[in-house]
Amino acid sequence: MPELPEVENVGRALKGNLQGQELTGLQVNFAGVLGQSPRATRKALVGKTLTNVHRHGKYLVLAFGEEPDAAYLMVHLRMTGQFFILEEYVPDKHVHLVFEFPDAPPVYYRDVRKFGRLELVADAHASEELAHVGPDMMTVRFADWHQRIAHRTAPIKSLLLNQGIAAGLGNIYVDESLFLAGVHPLARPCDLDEEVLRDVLKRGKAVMRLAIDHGGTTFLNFTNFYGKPGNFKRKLRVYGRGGEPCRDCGASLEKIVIGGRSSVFCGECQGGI
DNA sequence: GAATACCTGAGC
DNA sequence: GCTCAGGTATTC
Repeated sequence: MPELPEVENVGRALKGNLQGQELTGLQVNFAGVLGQSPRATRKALVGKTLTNVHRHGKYLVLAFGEEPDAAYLMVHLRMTGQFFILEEYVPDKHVHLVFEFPDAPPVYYRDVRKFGRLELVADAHASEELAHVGPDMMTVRFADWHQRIAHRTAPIKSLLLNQGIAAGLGNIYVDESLFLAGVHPLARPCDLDEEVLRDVLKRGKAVMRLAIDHGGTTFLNFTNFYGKPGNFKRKLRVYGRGGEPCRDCGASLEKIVIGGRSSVFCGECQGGI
C-alpha cells in the first residue's frame, strides 16, 4: 500500500524516466480511474511535455507543458495503484491506462481495486483536494504540527492518519512510528508532553526517510515494488506482526482496532495510555 | 468521530 | 463462501 515513501519513489521514477518527454498518446482501458472523460484528459495532456513531478503527502502532481498552456494531472494511488515503465512489461486486465512516449517505453497504470484517481487540476498546488490536506509530513516543522495536534483528544493513531493535520502517513508507518517513539496508539495528544510529541514526529520522519532510501534501491526499473516483499518489509517492527514477539522485549504484540484500522503495538514498550 | 461505500484478491 | 485489507469521501 503506497504511503508517502512509496509515492515519493514513484514520483522520482516518473520524473527520472520521463521528464522532458512528450506525451504522444493515452490509451484508456477503464475510464473510471480518470477524474474527467478520456477525451478531455487526452485533449489536455497529449502533445505536451512532462515538465515536472511534485509530491504532497500521498498525492503526485504531474505537470505537462509550460504556462500559460500547462496542464496538471493529480494522481492518488490509494490502495493498489501502480505504475510500470518496463520495456518487457506485459499488461494484464488491471492495467487501465497506457501513457505513450516516443523515446521511452510506455507507462502503464495498473490498479487492481480501482480506488486510485488521476484527475486534471487547475494548477500544481491549489486544487480543491489539496486545499484540505495538511502540510507534508516530511517537511512540516514541529511547531506547526504541534499546534495542530497538541490539543486534540482523539487517539493519536487516528490523528496521525488524518491527512488534514499532516499528510503522508498511512497505517503501516503510523504503527511503526508509535512503536519507535514508545507511545501507545490510544494515547491522546492532549495528555502527552511536548517532548513526547516531538519524538513521535521525529520517528515518523525517520522511518519514512529510511523507507524512501530502501525503495530507491528496489525501484529503479519500477518492477516488483508493491506486492513483493520489498527490502523495507524486513525492517518492520510491529505492522502485520500481531501475536508475534516484540523484537525489543519479547512480549506478544497486541492487535486492536482503532478508528476501523487494525493496529499492532507492544503493550510493554508502548506503556500506559 | 464512527460507520459505510468504493473494489478485488488473498487466505481461510 | 466468508472475512479481511486499506485511503479517502461521504453520511450519519
